[in-house]
Amino acid sequence: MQGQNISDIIEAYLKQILNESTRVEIRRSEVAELFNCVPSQINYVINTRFTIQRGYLVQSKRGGGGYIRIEKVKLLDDRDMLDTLIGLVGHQISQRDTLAIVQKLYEDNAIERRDANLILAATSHQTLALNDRQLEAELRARILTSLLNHLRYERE
Amino acid sequence: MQGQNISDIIEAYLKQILNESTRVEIRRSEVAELFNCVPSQINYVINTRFTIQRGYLVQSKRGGGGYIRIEKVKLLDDRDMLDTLIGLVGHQISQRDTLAIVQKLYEDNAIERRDANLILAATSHQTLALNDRQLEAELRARILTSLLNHLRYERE
DNA sequence: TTAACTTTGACTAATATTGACTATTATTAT
DNA sequence: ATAATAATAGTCAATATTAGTCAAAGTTAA
Repeated sequence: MQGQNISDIIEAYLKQILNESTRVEIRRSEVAELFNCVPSQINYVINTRFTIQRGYLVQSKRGGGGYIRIEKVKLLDDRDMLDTLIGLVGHQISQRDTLAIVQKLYEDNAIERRDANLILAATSHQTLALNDRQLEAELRARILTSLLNHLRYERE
Repeated sequence: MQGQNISDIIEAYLKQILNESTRVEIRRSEVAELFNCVPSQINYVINTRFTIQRGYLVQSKRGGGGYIRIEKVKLLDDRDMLDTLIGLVGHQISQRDTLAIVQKLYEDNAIERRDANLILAATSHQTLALNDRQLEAELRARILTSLLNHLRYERE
């Protein structure tokens, strides 16, 4: 809220635009120049202030005509539960525990049967097929966390 | 979506024509002149935006009266659509091609928006977060293949 | 004083643009 | 017919134009 540092100022600038339209599209270097900072500071602001937990979706493209686009999305009611579950997942998780979490989501009507099956298919031992047990559990955790994060908000 | 670079503009131009007829036939040099770019840029646009993964067939002929013809095809009409796609995936696939395939599935009503987003989340570079580029592409292929196979019996 | 947060910049990655050179097909001249 | 020439499109690598990552250094607040 305060305008004490550049990151806060840039954050306020972007949010002010987002007050009027649901999305803002910028050229990173232009905004950096506008606020007299290095381009990577824009990434810092986005990574710390425009996260999915706060209801922002960010997309970007490099190369000529590149951009960074920030979109405000509507968060769903289940997000506290999702936070809890993401905490449970941690940085690694077994297939067995994954099944438990997915079943819980299904029972709570957070996802449909179809989604549940997709998630289980994507995270199964057979699919991941890594030799390294540890790596597999970590990867499963990342995939599951990412999927849970996507359940947070509603698409138009 | 973007109108920032020439490639996007040319893409939009061609797709607008394809909205009205199922195929478009151009003379490369004419389109290049129309958009004030070098002829090989047309090839770049076609190679990056009108791939088979996205549901486009491209044919061309050189010499006098030469042309480039782009045709929009429906994968759903293909009896073995899933097999075709799985073949395209192969044993490794980039995030870019994954996006193309998933978008095509969505366009052709093979999957819903929600499923599309889940699949993309599960296979993104950020989610997989492996150091090994090769391993990442292989893993992405396995996950995508697994999901595609899932559509097979999830379907009816 | 220390832990968290911010700022910076060197290096990396992705995407787009350009043009020289090559390949193919059609047309014309012999 | 055949060879030369013209009229196309294709390939590829160099360069340009963006954004991303990461860790070191600086700043602030508890």
